[in-house]
Amino acid sequence: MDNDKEITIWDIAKKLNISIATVSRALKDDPVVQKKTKKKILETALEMGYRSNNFARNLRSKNSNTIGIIVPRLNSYFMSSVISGVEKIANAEGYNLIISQSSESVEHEKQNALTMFNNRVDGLLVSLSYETESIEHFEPFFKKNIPLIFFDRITENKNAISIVIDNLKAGFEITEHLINQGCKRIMHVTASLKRNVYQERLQGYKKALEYHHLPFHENFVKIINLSFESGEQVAQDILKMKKLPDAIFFSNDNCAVGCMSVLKKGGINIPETIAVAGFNNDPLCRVVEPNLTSMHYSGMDMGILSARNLINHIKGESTLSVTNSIVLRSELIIRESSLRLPNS
Amino acid sequence: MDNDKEITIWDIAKKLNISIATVSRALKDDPVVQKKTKKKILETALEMGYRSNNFARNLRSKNSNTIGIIVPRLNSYFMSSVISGVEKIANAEGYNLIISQSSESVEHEKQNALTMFNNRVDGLLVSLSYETESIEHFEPFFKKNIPLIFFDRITENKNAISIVIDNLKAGFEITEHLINQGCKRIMHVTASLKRNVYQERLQGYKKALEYHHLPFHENFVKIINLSFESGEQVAQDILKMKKLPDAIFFSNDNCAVGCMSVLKKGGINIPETIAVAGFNNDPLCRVVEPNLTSMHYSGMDMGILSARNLINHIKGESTLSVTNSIVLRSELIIRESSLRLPNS
DNA sequence: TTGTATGCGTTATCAG
DNA sequence: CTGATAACGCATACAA
Repeated sequence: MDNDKEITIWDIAKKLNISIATVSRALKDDPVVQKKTKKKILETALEMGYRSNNFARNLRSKNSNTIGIIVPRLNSYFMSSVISGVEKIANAEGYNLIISQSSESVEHEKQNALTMFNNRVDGLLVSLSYETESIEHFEPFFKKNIPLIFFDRITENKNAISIVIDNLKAGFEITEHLINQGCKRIMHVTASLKRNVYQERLQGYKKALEYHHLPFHENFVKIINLSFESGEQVAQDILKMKKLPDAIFFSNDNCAVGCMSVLKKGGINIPETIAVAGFNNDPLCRVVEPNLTSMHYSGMDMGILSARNLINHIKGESTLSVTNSIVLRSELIIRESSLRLPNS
Repeated sequence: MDNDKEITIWDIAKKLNISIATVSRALKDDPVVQKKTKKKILETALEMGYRSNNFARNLRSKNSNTIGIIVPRLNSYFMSSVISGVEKIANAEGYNLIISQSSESVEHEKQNALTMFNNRVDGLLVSLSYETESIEHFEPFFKKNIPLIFFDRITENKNAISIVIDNLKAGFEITEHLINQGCKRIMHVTASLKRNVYQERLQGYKKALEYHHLPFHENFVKIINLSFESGEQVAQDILKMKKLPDAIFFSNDNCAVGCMSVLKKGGINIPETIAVAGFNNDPLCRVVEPNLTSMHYSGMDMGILSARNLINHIKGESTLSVTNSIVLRSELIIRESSLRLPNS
C-alpha cells in the first residue's frame, strides 16, 4: 500500500528530461521559465501526483508559512469568532494556522509560546491569560523580530502591536447607562486586574461614578474568574447583603447570566430591583430573561484585523512599524436587563 | 537584531570538539552516548541557546509530529470541548495540532483536507460537514495509510475508525420521553440526513413512534441548518399551523432555543402546550426558560478518546486495526421544557 | 531561458 | 562508545 514512493521534483525532471531547477521554478510559477515547458511540467506534476515537501522548502527558505495563535480559552462565542476571522484571512493568504489555549495559566502560556517558537511560526497572535504578568516568555520572538500582535487582552509593549477596543470608554458607557437608569449602588464584577481589559473597564466604571458624583466603594468591586459558576456564587453573596446593590456591571455575559439565574430564584426582580449589564454581547444575551444589556464588539473583525496586520508585517509590506495599537469600535446594546425607564 | 545566527548541532559540536553525530544522539537522549559527554552537550546546548530545527528533523524522519483536525464549526460549546480534549492529549504526547473548519461546506472541507495532506500531518481527526457525501477527498490519507478518525459526524468506512454516540438510541429515548409525557404530535427538527447523526436520530424518532403506535407524518420532520435563526423561522411556521404539534424534538440546543423564544412570544406555553427537547446539553439549556431537556454527551471525552486513539495508531501501538467504531455514552437530561407530568 | 552545484540542519548507516 | 558521511527534497547563485 505504502510503497508508492513520494514523488519529487527529481522524478518529474527525469521524466521530462529537464533539470530540477527548471521544475522547481515552474512549480512556483517563476515567470522566467517558458510557458510551454511550464505547462508540461505542471501537467506531469499533477499526473504523477506530486506534492511539494514543505519541510524541504521551509528548511531552505527558513520560513514556515505558519502563524500561531494563543488564546486563553476556546469556548466562548467571542473567541470562536476571533478564530474564524483569523482562519479566514490565513487561509486566503496561504498561511497555516496553529491554535493553542493557555487555559488562563501562565505556565501553559509559556509552554505554548515555546512550542510556537520551536515550530518557527512566521508570526504570532496572542491574547493573554488572567495570570500573566511578565511577558518575557515572548522575548525570543522580539529578539528574532518575529512579528507578534496582542489582541484584546494585551500588555503595553513597544515591540508589539496591540488590537483592542477602548475598554475604559466601554466601562464608562455601561456604568453611565446604569446611572442614567437611576442606579446609585452599582457593583462591578470583573476578573484579574493584571489584564488591561479588566483594569480599564474598572477605570471607566470609577470615572463614571466620579463624573456623576457617586461614591466609589472598594467592596463593590468583585474580582472573580467570570465563569458561570462564579456568577452564581456572586449572586449568593449578594443575596446575603444587608443592603442590596441596585445594579451590577459584569465584565462578561456568561458570568452575568449565572448570577441572574440565582438572583431570580432568590426573588430579585431584574431590572427593577437590580439592573444587570454584561460584556461581549454573547448570543446568550438574547436568550436569558430578561435579555441582557451588553457591550458589543466583533470577534470576527478583531480576528480579521489581527491576522491581516500580522501577515502584512510578516511580508514586510506594512507601514505599521509606526503603528502601535489599533482600536476597534464597540457598541452598547441596551436590553431589558437594565431598562428601568421606559423612554430612554 | 536578527544577526544572531540560528545555532545548530554543528556549532555545538565544534565548540566541544566532537562530532555532530554524538551531539545529535545526546540531544535525543540516546543511551548509547556517555553520560558525561551527554551532560556537557546538553549544558552547552542550553547555554548557546540551541533549538532544534523541526524542518530538518521532519525532512529526515518523514513525519511531522503534527495532527490535524477538521470540524464543521468551532463556535459551539460541544466543539470547543472536543478541541480542548484533543489539545490536552496532543500536547501531552508532544504533538502539534492544526485546526481548521469546513464551515459546513464540502468545498472547504476538501481544501482543508488537501492542506492537511500537504502539511503531512501524521494523523487526522474529522467531523464531516452537512454537505459531504463522498469522502474521496480523504482517499490520499487512506492510500498512504495515514491514520484517520471520524468522530461524531461520521461515514461508514472500513479504513477509518469512528467515534460516536448511539444516535439511534438517543433519538429513541428523547422521543419516548416525550411520548411518556403524553405527547402525541411530535415534530422532529434536524439537519441534513446525509449525516449519520441526523439520519440515525430520525430513525430513533420513527422507531419510538412506531413502538408506541403513533403515526409518522412526513411533514412533521423539518430539515434545516439548526442555527438559532432557523429555529426562529421554524417557530414562525409552527405558529401558522392549523393544528399545533404538542412536542418538538430538536437535533441541537441552539436551534431549539431560537424556536422557543419565538413560540413564547407567540403565546405558546412550554411545556404545557408544546414540549421541547434539544440535543447536546449546551450550557444554554440551563439558561433558557423553561430549562431545556437535552441529550448529554461529553465533547471533552470524545476529543480525548479520538486523540488518544489517533496517536496510538500513529505510533503503531494500537491493537485497534480490528476496531472499527467506538461508542460513547450519552444521557438524557430531563428539564422543565418537556416535563408535563410532575411525578416522572 | 535552462542547467549545475551547493547548502539548509538532521538523522541514520556504516566503520572504526 | 564515537566519527565520517550520505541522504532527505528543495531553492538559488552562478554559469552557460
